[in-house]
Amino acid sequence: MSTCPIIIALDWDAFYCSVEEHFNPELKKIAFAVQQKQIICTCNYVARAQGVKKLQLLVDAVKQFPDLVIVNGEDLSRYRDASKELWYFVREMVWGGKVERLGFDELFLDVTDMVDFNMTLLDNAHVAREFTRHSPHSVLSFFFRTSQQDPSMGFSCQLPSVAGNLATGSLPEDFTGDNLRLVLGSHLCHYIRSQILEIKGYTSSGGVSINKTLAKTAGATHKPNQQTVLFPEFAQDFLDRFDIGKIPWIGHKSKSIILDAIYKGTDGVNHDSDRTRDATVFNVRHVASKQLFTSSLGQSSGEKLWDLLHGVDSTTVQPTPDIPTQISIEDSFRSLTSIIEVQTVLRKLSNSLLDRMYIDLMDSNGDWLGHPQTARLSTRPRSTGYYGSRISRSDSLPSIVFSSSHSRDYIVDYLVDRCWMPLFSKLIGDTKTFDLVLLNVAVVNIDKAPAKTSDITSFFGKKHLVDNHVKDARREELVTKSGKGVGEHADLEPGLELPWQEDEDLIYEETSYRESCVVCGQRIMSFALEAHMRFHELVD
DNA sequence: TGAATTGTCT
DNA sequence: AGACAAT
Repeated sequence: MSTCPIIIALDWDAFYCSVEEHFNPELKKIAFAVQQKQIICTCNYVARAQGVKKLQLLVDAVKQFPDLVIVNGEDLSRYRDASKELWYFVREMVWGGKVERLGFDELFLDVTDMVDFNMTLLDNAHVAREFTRHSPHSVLSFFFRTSQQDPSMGFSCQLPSVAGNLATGSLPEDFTGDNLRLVLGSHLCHYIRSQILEIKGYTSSGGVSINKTLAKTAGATHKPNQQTVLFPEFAQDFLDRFDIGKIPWIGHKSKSIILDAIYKGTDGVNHDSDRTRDATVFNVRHVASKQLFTSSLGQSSGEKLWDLLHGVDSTTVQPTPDIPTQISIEDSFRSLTSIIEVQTVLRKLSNSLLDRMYIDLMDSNGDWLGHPQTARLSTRPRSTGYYGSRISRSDSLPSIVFSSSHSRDYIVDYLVDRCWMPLFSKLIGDTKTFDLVLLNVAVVNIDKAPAKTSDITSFFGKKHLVDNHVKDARREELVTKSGKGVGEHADLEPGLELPWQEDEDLIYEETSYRESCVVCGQRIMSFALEAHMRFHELVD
């Protein structure tokens, strides 16, 4: 009996545009594009039908398409919220919550358990082995169960018919074993996509196969609002037609290294022009070797990419955790040369970063779900190095960001002066002269806060830590006054609550910093109110 | 070309 | 820790 995974890859169609259409349905009928700085990063399918391309310069696009409507998409919060909402929705449908998010618009679902549970139902009906292409009339109406507990939950489908498109257009000879499991997977994929459309109003494209790469590659072949199944026996044929750069995880860098390794002679000189380099998977597989891959890309990457070209991908679906592993905010500009400008930008970025931390790392009670340990500052110098090159420096994150007893402005000033600016000095070095096009601030190494418990015994068990907590908070202020460097303070103990504290300041804050939510009446820390209201908008 | 996140490699 | 590569 086979145990290979059944993987579904989902991809929201023209995601940023779909979100914009969700909030402004008028847009559905017209050609429009989403702008970020001087480019349009994506456009809806109406616009694509007219020839508008993704990642076009804005000026070029409006010159060529004067009627194209432009929507600004530099604020990602609505896209982030929608992405999260769709992810949560899908996760509810997948047993074990085995859903991995890739960027804002892609999901990988491991539906192996769901498929195999339904396979046992099929076996019990003594029909599984009856399905062959040569007995097309033995069609079975099957109820696919989507819940182990409730037998009435699920959907009907016809077996062994396949839902959606066939990669390569090929239908297997027999529908037993893994092929039948994929057929079930195709119906599940169709069901999930229809639920997303019905309940959430978003169209998606899906791919179904036996690993993440094959599922994703298959799903990319029929868009929008379609799905594609790839049976393993056709995987190599399917992949062979692609340019290697179209295979997921092979970007332009890896592609260039591979082609260089193939087409450069022993003298190290490239004898072929770019145009004559055959970059199809088929050609590369036959001209190169695993040896050539590992020697040019390194042992690990070489092996991995070589396997990919042969449809082999053993990476598993890693369920995306509820709290992010990092939060970063950035802004870009033509040129940034003075310290005062840098400080202004950093103040703005710090405010946005704190907003994000309250939204993503705090629950509706104002309790922290996770504690970042590290602050990282990144920049991109202008016209030095190659495109996209960034440099960064990091240091421990001042725990004052978790404090509810300081004003927002105080925390921001503290961050800029004692965290970002020292890191900035570290970044630019001794030269003291700089010209930047980008600043990025991030909090990383986010530790999950221990689950909150009302158990009184845990209070006594942790009281000694609480004392340190308070001491550290005081030391924080001393450090501020004495002008000692950052990184010397001890971090706060994560996740500890102080509802019992007798400290007068803290009692004062407890009562003065909470406001009643107009929706649910809960007492919310004032600075968490914004996040709390977003929560209501999302859930209600 | 954009804003942001994640993972790998050294 | 930081650069680099991927989406």
